[in-house]
Amino acid sequence: MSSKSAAVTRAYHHGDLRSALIEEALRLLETVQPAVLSLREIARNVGVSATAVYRHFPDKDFLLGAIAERGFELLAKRQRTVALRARGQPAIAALGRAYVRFALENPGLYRLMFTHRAYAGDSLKDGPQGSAAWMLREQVAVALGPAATEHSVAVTALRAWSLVHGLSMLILDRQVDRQAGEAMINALISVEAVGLG
Amino acid sequence: MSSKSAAVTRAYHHGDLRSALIEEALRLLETVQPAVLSLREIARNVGVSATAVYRHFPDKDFLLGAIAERGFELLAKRQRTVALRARGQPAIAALGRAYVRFALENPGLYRLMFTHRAYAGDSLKDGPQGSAAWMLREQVAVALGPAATEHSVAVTALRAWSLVHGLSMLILDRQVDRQAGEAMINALISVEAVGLG
DNA sequence: GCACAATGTTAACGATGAAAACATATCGCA
DNA sequence: TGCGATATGTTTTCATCGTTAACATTGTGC
Repeated sequence: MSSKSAAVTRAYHHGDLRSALIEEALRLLETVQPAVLSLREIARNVGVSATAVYRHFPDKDFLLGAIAERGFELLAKRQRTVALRARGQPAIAALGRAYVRFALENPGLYRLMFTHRAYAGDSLKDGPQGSAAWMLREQVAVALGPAATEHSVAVTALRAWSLVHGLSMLILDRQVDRQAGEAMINALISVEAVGLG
Repeated sequence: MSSKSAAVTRAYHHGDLRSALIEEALRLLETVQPAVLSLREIARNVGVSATAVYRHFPDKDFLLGAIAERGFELLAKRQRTVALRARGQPAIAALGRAYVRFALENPGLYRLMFTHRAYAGDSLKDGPQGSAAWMLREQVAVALGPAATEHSVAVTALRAWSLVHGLSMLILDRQVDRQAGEAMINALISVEAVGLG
């Protein structure tokens, strides 16, 4: 019918199936663990045949990779709003709290993010500007001051990330009681513990 | 044939299928991730029909749970030999190094252990005597001395566990370069960082 | 206006976890 | 010693899954 030229990436039949699949997967991950996330169900819910997925992703792993990437974008967005309100030491604590909160609020997605990394490389070193890892490293550098060596920045950033990632995973995996874990987060990421004492 | 009374848990047809399944699964996990560990393949390798598994486990999840339990036993055994050679502060550092080493040497098993916990409860609080979590807590208590509050012991133990678990997972998930991560472990779990400064 | 590339569909395959019905080996007990 | 109950294992079957192949349709560019 009428010639809708529409957006740049205006797709043919569906509109934008690729994005729709990712969005539906995110929705499913709110109530379901990645282990039982099925390609067929995602397609079904979007109203498309299962094999249509293969026009946009080589296989299921690539779809999961794209979902993970979207997850890291959402996390980075959250962290960005936090980092805008503080710098250095206080920012690191705030980032840590927000990080754990994100993980606990998005259990399925968070787990998927780390089992299906999109791109290769050491996130703390090669993470693109604006990523969560990049922001953490930046705030650590600020907190340690200009005299800090690159190595000490790397160590401190990795320590902070390990701390919050480990705590998040232990809670999600129910090795640690959720309430107890959440109650201790401030003490866990204390200034001295992260290495800024 | 001859009446072998044999061991206490002498099984009927196979000998001890339950253990055999778990052992074979551990073997498979040396080369394969839990996500693609199939009940049928385990049974096949043991030389038994797939449905025989259901005489020993209600479903696949219970089999995986038993494997995870075995993993925690192996980890505890390793930690025990470490804890025998030191006490308090030095023991904690040694336990941390051994912990990460175990995770990196048994990637499939380690991941499985945390996605298929066998029993419920907070490991640091309710972990049975002799478990890895229990030993960590004990050494933290020694290091902090008799004046330490229960809360400070809990916080310090959780911090230490989060640190090594987070580091292990980040390396296994290739968010952090393995060599870089391993090189920093001593600095990561420094006395001050764990909260013993 | 038409060839062609992009996008989607239906049908089929092999593998998986699980249930049901059936077979047999071992043990407890008379 | 013999026998019935029970524990253990097998075969068959089913729905679901990821994936491939062959075919259909839609929109784009010359």
